[in-house]
Amino acid sequence: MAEPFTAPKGTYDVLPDQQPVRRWVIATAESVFQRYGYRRIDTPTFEDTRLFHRGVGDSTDIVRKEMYTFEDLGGRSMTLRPEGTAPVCRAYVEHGMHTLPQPVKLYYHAPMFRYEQPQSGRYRQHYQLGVEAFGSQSPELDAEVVGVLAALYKELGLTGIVLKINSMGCKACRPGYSAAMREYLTAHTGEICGECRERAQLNPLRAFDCKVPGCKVALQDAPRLPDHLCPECAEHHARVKAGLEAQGIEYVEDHTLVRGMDYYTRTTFEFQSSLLGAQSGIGGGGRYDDLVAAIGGPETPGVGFGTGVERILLAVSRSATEVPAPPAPMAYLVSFGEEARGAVFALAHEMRSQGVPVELDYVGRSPKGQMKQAGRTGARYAVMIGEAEIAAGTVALRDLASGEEKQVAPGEAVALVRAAAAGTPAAGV
RNA sequence: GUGAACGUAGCUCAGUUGGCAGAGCACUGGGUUGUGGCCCCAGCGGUCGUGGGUUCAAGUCCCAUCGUUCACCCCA
Repeated sequence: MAEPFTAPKGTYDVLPDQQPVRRWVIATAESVFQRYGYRRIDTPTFEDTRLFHRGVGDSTDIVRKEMYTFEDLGGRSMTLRPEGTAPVCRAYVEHGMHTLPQPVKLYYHAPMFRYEQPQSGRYRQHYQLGVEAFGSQSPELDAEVVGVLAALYKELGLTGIVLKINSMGCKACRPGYSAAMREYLTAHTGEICGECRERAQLNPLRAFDCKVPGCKVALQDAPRLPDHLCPECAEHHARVKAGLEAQGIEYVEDHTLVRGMDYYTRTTFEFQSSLLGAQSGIGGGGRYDDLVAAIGGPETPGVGFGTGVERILLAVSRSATEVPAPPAPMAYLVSFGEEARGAVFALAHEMRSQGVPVELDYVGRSPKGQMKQAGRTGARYAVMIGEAEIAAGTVALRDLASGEEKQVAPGEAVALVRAAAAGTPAAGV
């Protein structure tokens, strides 16, 4: 028994009815990004696997157990992009963008792939909108990047959003902190879970992510990152906060905010929404001053964020946001009787050639059925042709809202419908 | 990878202590030989996720499996 095919686990189809909201979210994002001076970049859906090992980091969950990795027919190991930053960095280096005036500000909208167990707001193929700004260490740029994302959420009408920020330090001060954490975790090894014992060796900062109650208690007196920042990082962090305040952006400092990628330095941040359920993170990012060099490029600082389209959509659907209506044809062309079908088909071609969206019947519906379909499509007019119209050389033009109907010459009907179409703001975001 | 709940028509769901598979919506036609929305009538549509088992008899009970959902891990 052949079972019907279904979309692969953790993936989904975006059906026509779902397109308008989605298009609206993406269009809004692009408009905001461009207003802040970011320009779009598209990178391949898959990359050399080594890019992610080096860029994202071997100790991350993403690299250790979530990548869609395959060997191509040439024996190369390729990986479906699990995140957006490393590929954009690769493109920055590959195309010599360090020779351009800095900073170079880029944005993207692309699918990401992670082999995870799906749940609310989490998919194996999900879409992210993101920005990356290269070539400046200025804390104002950190503040701007956060500001871009805040502006996007605001423009989408999202409510119940909180911003958390932290500083991860830099290669001067973080190693000292990591060592202190490792020492602390080792000293408390009896109180923490097995996974945290493993983290103590691999990436001690991640212990802060642990949800086990015992670990939370054990970590209460753990060394705090903010106390270990070098003077430069502390100064940077203070200026980032000042930059947020200058934009009127509220935030809470969270010294336990450790994000999943190894590349972060100094600023990290995450927006969380109360509308989302367990996966409350809606977008986040931070600074990555060592990443470009780590993948073989020139020493280049960077800062950026990624935000999940599905999670935005979920939040939008649960908030009171007004979403634009889907497009409707201007006119539905109805044929009464077989001999009128040819005339209707020709008229449809004529109207479409003139830029007017029209629809007609293709399945031999009854006159009543065609009218019913006309109403269903949301068309403004029905243009009807039958024996009488063919004989008189006219068409019947019916306003479907008012029910008003008149006989006019075909050319006049085209002109009237066309004028109505021109008067309507371009439907279909 | 782990845990729990749930899989019946395109969609949302009902289906009693095991006893002939149902409703609403949607779709098509008719009521109006050429006129939509409301109404009425009819029709179309399901090997009950899949595979085993128990039973005279399984949508219903048992086992397995796949899928979905939610949660853990982690992330967007």
